[in-house]
Amino acid sequence: MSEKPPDFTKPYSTVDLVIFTVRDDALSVLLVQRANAPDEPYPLRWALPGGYIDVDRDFDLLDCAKRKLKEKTSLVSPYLEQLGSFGDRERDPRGWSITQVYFALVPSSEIRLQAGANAIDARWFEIGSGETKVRERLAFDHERILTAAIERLRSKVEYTSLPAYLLPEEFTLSELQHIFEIVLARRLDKSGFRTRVLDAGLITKVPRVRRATNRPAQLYRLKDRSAPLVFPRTLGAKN
Amino acid sequence: MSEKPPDFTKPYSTVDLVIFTVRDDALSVLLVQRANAPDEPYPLRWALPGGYIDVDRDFDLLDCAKRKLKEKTSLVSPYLEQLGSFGDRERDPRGWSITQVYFALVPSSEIRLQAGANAIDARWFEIGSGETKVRERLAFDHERILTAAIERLRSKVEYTSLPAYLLPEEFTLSELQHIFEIVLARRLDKSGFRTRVLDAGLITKVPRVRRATNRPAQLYRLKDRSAPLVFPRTLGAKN
DNA sequence: CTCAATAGTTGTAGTGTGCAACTAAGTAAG
DNA sequence: CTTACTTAGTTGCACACTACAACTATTGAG
Repeated sequence: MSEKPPDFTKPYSTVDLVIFTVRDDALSVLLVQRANAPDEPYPLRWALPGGYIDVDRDFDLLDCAKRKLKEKTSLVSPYLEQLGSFGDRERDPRGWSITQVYFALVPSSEIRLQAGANAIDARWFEIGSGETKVRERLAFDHERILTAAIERLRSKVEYTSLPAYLLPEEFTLSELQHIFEIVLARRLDKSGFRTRVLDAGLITKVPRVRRATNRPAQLYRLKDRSAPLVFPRTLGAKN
Repeated sequence: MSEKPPDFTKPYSTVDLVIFTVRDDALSVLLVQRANAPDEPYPLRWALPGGYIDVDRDFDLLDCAKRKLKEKTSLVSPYLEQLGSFGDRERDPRGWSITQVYFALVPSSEIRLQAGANAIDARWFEIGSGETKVRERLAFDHERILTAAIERLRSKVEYTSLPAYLLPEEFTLSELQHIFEIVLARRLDKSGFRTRVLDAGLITKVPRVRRATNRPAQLYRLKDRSAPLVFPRTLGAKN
């Protein structure tokens, strides 16, 4: 590991979050507006929520990410996974810095936004169905990070049941399929979707139905809300 | 991003490498033995090669990883991808530290090992076909990191042509299949493997054959030695 | 009672895979 | 020169899975 003494110049380390949800049938990401302080870089620009690691409070990186997620959304245990780290000399004008990026999936129904310490506002931004396309110019290298996160989300959705975390705990198969279609930005075949999802054994029936002005729909929930949720093969094509 | 001033206590940041190769039909990983210095943690223990980020020399994380790879193996451009970061309060006795881990695939034929600054020896260790099973107790949390790297490698091999990077630039389909079988620790079907690999269009013929004491074999090479190399679906089962 | 709407199932053609046998092309030995 | 051996590469078939489309089921509204 070491080849220089530990008192060698250290880069700054932050943890940032890409928090996804689906609102009004659109995949959206949470951004915060940076403060207008004189010594803060990128004042008033929109950025991914995040901040410095608190070596006293945070035991590890995931801890730190959880803390920041809770600060922003008051949510405790949705899906949270490491996306990767981005570090170079220029991304922060204050010097060599590294950000550890985590990405989270939250159900839109259960969140109340809170702006953080250095942020003056927090808002959901829709992601253009085709590409990245948050219309704002983001602070730091967050544009690039967001693009990577979207790419990762889309590719994982092909072979996992991740989008279930974007729904409340109980959901119908139609709702699940709808969320998949939103994230993937393409239609899926109904019968294929159902057999695939059910055969994978990731969800189970709950003894309840969702009633509307038509045939009631069976409700399901994730079997294990903390498992990786991989199913074999990929998803099918358009309907 | 920020919520504490930039002069807030920073964690140590290092970059470590998991360098894989295949030697004598066994997947192997490069480890270095730590120096026996009084102020160095884990003296004489085996560890993943790596070290501190040099904020003056390294422009970004990948740069830093490339530099360290070159120092250890004198190789310049094989496969190098980010595995993830591991950071907590206890992994290094000197304090809160984060390591950015990259993993590399190199052809065993083209390497000459070099021990680094803080290492007194560098050696290849075979990975037990089933599990992790490098018999040594590794320094820091490197055991855990290595396990994660092996898992990532195996899972990516199911749907990418990554193992091609473990071979020299030109190879036969039989050699490629053999390398796949070593990494996956299971047999593959010949005809299925061939159609899959060729249909994916990731490799092209070179107008040469490999001659031995039997039927000569067509040589191939990767079409784009820097591309991600994903092919659809997963690999088949045993032969 | 009928209609509209969504839930959920069934049927079929085509494609991909697993498995195994087969052919091809060279070397080496007698 | 011929035969045997070895590895390269192909072919064929049964089976499973998928895409696509049509069908049935169950409710509320009017």
